[in-house]
Amino acid sequence: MTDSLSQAFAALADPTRRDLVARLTDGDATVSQLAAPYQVSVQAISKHLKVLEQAGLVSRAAAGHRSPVHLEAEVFDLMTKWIERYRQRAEARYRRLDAVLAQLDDEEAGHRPTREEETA
Amino acid sequence: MTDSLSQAFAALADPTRRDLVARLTDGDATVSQLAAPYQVSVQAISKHLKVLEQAGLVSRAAAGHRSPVHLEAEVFDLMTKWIERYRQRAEARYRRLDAVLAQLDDEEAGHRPTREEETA
DNA sequence: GGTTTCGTCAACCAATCGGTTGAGAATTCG
DNA sequence: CGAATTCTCAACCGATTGGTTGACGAAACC
Repeated sequence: MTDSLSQAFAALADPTRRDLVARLTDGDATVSQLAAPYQVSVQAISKHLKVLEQAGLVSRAAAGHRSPVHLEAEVFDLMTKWIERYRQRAEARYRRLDAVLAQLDDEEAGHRPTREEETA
Repeated sequence: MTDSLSQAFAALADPTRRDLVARLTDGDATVSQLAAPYQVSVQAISKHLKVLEQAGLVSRAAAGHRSPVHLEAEVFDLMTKWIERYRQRAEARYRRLDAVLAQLDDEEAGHRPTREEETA
């Protein structure tokens, strides 16, 4: 499970981490700021941020203390592309299926073997 | 982790399951057909399909034997929308930041306090 | 009808996950 | 400098995950 896409999807599979991402769209924030609203310990949030960081969804300005957590857009694009790619392939298949069914209708109805336009 | 989005992301966090989804864009298939290319047992693939099904990414025509597994597009849309929503919010923030920086430049340069148009 | 093939359920196992507490390093503040 | 705050590392715990093997019910085929 070391590949980038698996890490990204796994990172967003947790509601707390998705909420962190959502809040980071309002602007960068420190760990303690991010941890404040939740009931869990700061260490737990620190762990969540580590997961997000390792997935490339988030970055830190400096390594040190109190340096704000920053949202990174690139990996989101990667996920969107994966999803859209296969969603579109699925839709394309349905369109082909529709075309085939329409053709069958045509042939059954009028027995017209000469179809000129086929938008494959 | 019962919410729909968590289940969907978790389902796609596994490379084998993503591969199953990818192959299903070529058309419906039975469990044994899907299981054939992998080294793992048929039971393992059956488990993977159960995960995908529970996440709503996949459906079965009939409950019974040999009924083909079918790709479901709806939940993909859900994921895309979530990702795109926050990606766009992040981008909007950068645009606002750019605007603020531009405004600061303006004010420093020309000291024009009357701004009429603010596309909040 | 009998056999074979297909798919799932059950029990088990090692590894990972999300959480805890405790300790410690480093930065900021008085 | 000394003290308080911020953040992370380490060890531990219960639950979940991805895999296995074995058994079994239900279609499909002869």
